[in-house]
Amino acid sequence: MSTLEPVTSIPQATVARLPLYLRALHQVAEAGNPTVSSAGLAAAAGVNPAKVRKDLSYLGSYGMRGIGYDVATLTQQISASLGLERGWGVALVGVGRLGQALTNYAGFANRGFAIKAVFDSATDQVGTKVGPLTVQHVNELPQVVAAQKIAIGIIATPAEAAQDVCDQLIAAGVTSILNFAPCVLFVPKGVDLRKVDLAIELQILSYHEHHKTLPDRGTRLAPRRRRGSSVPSRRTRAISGALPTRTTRTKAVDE
Amino acid sequence: MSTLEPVTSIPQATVARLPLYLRALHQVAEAGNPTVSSAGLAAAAGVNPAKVRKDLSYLGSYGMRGIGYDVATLTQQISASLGLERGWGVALVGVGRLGQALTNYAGFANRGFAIKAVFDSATDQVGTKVGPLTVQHVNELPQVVAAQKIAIGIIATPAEAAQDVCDQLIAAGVTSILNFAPCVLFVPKGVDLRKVDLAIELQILSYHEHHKTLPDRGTRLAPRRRRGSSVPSRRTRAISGALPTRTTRTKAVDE
DNA sequence: TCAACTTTGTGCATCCGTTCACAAGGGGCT
DNA sequence: AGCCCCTTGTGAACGGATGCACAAAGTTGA
Ligand SMILES: NC(=O)c1ccc[n+]([C@@H]2O[C@H](COP(=O)([O-])OP(=O)(O)OC[C@H]3O[C@@H](n4cnc5c(N)ncnc54)[C@H](O)[C@@H]3O)[C@@H](O)[C@H]2O)c1
Ligand SMILES: NC(=O)c1ccc[n+]([C@@H]2O[C@H](COP(=O)([O-])OP(=O)(O)OC[C@H]3O[C@@H](n4cnc5c(N)ncnc54)[C@H](O)[C@@H]3O)[C@@H](O)[C@H]2O)c1
Repeated sequence: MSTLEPVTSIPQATVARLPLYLRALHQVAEAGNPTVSSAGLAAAAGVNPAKVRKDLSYLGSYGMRGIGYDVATLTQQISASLGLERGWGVALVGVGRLGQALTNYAGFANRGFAIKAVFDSATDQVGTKVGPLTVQHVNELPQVVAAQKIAIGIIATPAEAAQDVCDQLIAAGVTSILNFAPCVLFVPKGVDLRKVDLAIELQILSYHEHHKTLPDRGTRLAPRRRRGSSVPSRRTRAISGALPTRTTRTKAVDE
Repeated sequence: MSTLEPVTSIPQATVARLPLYLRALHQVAEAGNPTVSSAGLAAAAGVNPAKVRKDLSYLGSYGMRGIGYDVATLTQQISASLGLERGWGVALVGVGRLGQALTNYAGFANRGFAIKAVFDSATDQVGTKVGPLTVQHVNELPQVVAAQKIAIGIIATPAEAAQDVCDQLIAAGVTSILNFAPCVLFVPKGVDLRKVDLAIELQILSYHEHHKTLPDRGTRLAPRRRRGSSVPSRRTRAISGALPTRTTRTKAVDE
């Protein structure tokens, strides 16, 4: 109730980790623990304990010294901060192989994202059902999206159509877009755009793979020893951040 | 001669952008331009021109002052740096909806990634065909992956199975993994791990969406003033496709 | 009540990435 | 040849993110 949280703009890197903590919290809750320490959360989320504490401090959430964080409270606070307490309607454009997989994916609804409408331009797609939804022609997009006040759009069309679809979504009132097409999109200010580009991910892996096999001439890479406080062991948890394009760490240590 | 490029460890952020430049270069080449300036590449890749130059300077690739970069040469250099000149074999585990979409995706083969084997544990999946490939039982994974010297693995199983599958892939010799399961994976040193988590992407969008509707107290969203040299910037992140040099036909939504 | 112990919250040093700004290099036109 | 103008390559300033170390705060148990 009006906890009056300090909405003082949370750092991007922190925002990208909050969903991670949320997932870790669910694991902890399922394990039956009522509270969890920053070290515990860190282990479950694969990050540094200090980072967890600093991140959580931005939320203004108070842990209990000597105890840790109350799982239920923290879950609720992070959810509130991410805006997950209300549900979000989502429109998906491009019901190809990927679009169908996404539409059927339960992991979205779990977190309050409901795909409300799916569109395609192929006439043989229009009218077919994907899960509970009927594919609508992309011409309907403006009306449907505007009428349902859908704020989030997913683009799963070929790259050539992506900018056009993007513009249409925005014109219809969408202000956040997740793009799967391998192309650069331009959006006006006020619209958030994130992209998922699998080919790029593989190419980044290729880079590291390539340089593993090389004699590594010249590369110096000091054997940076880091003391893993309470984090798992020989295994480096590599999270790839989310933001811009974070990455795993290099051979030496983890991020 | 031999180019003798300074392999002095390219920054992570740069590595993540190289595939972007590569894509931009293909667009430029298709447009028929033999050379491109950093500003031109920047526009096509949706980044800052200075960043492009600095990134490329790590490759030791030499542009021509007054002219720009030779498209063919630069393409070749970036490809070499990313290790894309040779092909990479890929093994995919979990032939569900997402796994099938990925297996059929042409965008991978385009860049030299060939899915060589796909595995599943469901007996009714095993033996079925996905594109040209026959789904094999995950029990076969160790032999097949080792025999074919597959270095890259893709995990598209449910989260519960992911760590187990991950361990098996690594035991079989895989040293780079792309994980789609929504969970944290631990890998030993020397193995690179990247993850793609769509639910997290949506939650990040949710955060921004949520805070758009808020009064935005205190939030600084600074009106970052910046003089655009010759880039069509003034758009958030963007990019896209575009033709070679400016003149994009994208509706110019300036700030 | 008090001491020992646990864990948070954060100041601080450091590192990495971004961007500006500018000197130096090079091409082409006259 | 010489001048002009374009573009690269990079030094340097800056800002954000990371992780350590430690004081403060609270718990537990006697
Ligand atoms: N399939 C994958 O695993 C995968 C992986 C990475 C990236 N991608 C990218 O995701 C996008 C979709 O991939 P896919 O494999 O599903 O392709 P697909 O060809 O199977 O599906 C694309 C769908 O978009 C529809 N479409 C085309 N133009 C449209 C328009 N203007 N408006 C509305 N719908 C339109 C088509 O009718 C088709 O149904 C592509 O950009 C692809 O590069 C796919
Ligand atoms: N479908 C999507 O759009 C989507 C989006 C984001 C994330 N994901 C994630 O990707 C993963 C796959 O999603 P999906 O929708 O394809 O699920 P799915 O249930 O359709 O497919 C999972 C497949 O993995 C197989 N499998 C299970 N255990 C296995 C094991 N131990 N070894 C080998 N194979 C095994 C199953 O038999 C099944 O075929 C999930 O972790 C999901 O959370 C999917």
